[in-house]
Amino acid sequence: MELLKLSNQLCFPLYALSRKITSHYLPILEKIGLTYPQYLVMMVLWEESGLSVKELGHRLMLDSGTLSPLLKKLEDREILVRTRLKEDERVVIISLTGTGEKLREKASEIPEQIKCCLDLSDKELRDLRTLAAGLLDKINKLEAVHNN
Amino acid sequence: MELLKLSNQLCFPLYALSRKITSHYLPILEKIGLTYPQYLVMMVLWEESGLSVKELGHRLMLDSGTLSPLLKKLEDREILVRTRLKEDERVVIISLTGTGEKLREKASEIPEQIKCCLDLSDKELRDLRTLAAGLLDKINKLEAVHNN
DNA sequence: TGCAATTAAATTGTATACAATTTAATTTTA
DNA sequence: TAAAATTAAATTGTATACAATTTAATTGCA
Repeated sequence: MELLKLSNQLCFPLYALSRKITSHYLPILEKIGLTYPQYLVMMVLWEESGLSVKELGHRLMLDSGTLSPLLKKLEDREILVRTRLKEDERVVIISLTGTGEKLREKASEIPEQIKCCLDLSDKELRDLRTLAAGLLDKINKLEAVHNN
Repeated sequence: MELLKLSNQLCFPLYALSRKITSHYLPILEKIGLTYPQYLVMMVLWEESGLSVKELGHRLMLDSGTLSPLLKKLEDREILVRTRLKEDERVVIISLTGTGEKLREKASEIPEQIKCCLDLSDKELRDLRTLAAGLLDKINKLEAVHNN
C-alpha cells in the first residue's frame, strides 16, 4: 500500500469529515447566534455552569489561548459572566446568565435538525461516535501516561 | 437520551479526535518544516503535480481562501511554483519544484511514525478510516445532489 | 459583436487553534 | 519565612478555515 497517498490516511477523512459536519451546523447555529466552538462551550455549561476555565478546557480539550477570547465574546453578549474565585484569585469561574440559560431552549432542536440534514442512519451515527469516542479516550489515556 | 449532552454528540468526538491526531503530526512534521494542512497539500501534489488550485481545493475540500495564502508560503520557500495557464489565464497551476519532490523522501517515514506514536491497532485505524471515508463520501454525494 | 453572466483566484474580515510567553497568585521548600 | 517553583488565565504571534467580496478572464447569448 502506498502509505503517502491521501486516500490511505486516517487523518484526512477524519479532518475533512469533522469540518464537513461542522459546516452543517453553521446555518442552524447562526439562528441562535453561536459559532460551533461557542456551541460546544455552551453545551458543557448547560450541563454544569460555574466551571473554571481550566475545567472547561479539560472537557473540550481546548487551552486558554482558544477559550479566553471566545469566552470574552460570550461575556460581551451577556451570555455568561466571569468571576475570579475568592479562595484562589488565579481561577476564573464561568457562569451562565439568565440569557445563557434561556439559549438552551432555543438550542434544544439542534441535535434533531443536524441528524436530519446529515441524513445518516442511527447506526452510522452511533458506530462512528463509539469508535471516535473510543479512540479519543485511548489517546487521552496514552497522553496521561506519557505525562507522568 | 439527553440530546444536548456533549458525550452524546457525534460532532464533538470527531472534532476533538481530529485535532488530537493532528497534534501528533506536529513534532514529526516540524522536522521537514511543514504544517499539517501544508502536508496534506504536499501529499496530493506528490501523487500528481500540476493541478489547478480549484482541483487541489476539490481534493482537499478547501477553498481558495484557505489555499491561496498557504500556497504562497510554499512558493516563497521554493517548494512549488504557481503558473497561470496559457489557455485560460484565470487558472493557476501548482507544480512541485525539485525541492518539493525531494521533500517526499523525507516524508516517507511519516505514516509509520504516526501509526506507531498513536499506538492504535491496524484494525482500529482501518475501521475508523473506512467509516469516516464512507460518511464523508455520503455527505459529499448528498451535497452534490443538493447543488443540482 | 458586445455586454451580461459565469468562473477561478485572490483578498478581506472574523473566528478559531495552539505554541510560547507573560502576568499574577499560590505553593513549595531551602 | 522569603525566594523559587508552580499554576491559572490572558496575551502574543502564526497559521488555518471559511463566508463574502473583489478582480480579472472567459463564455454565453441576445
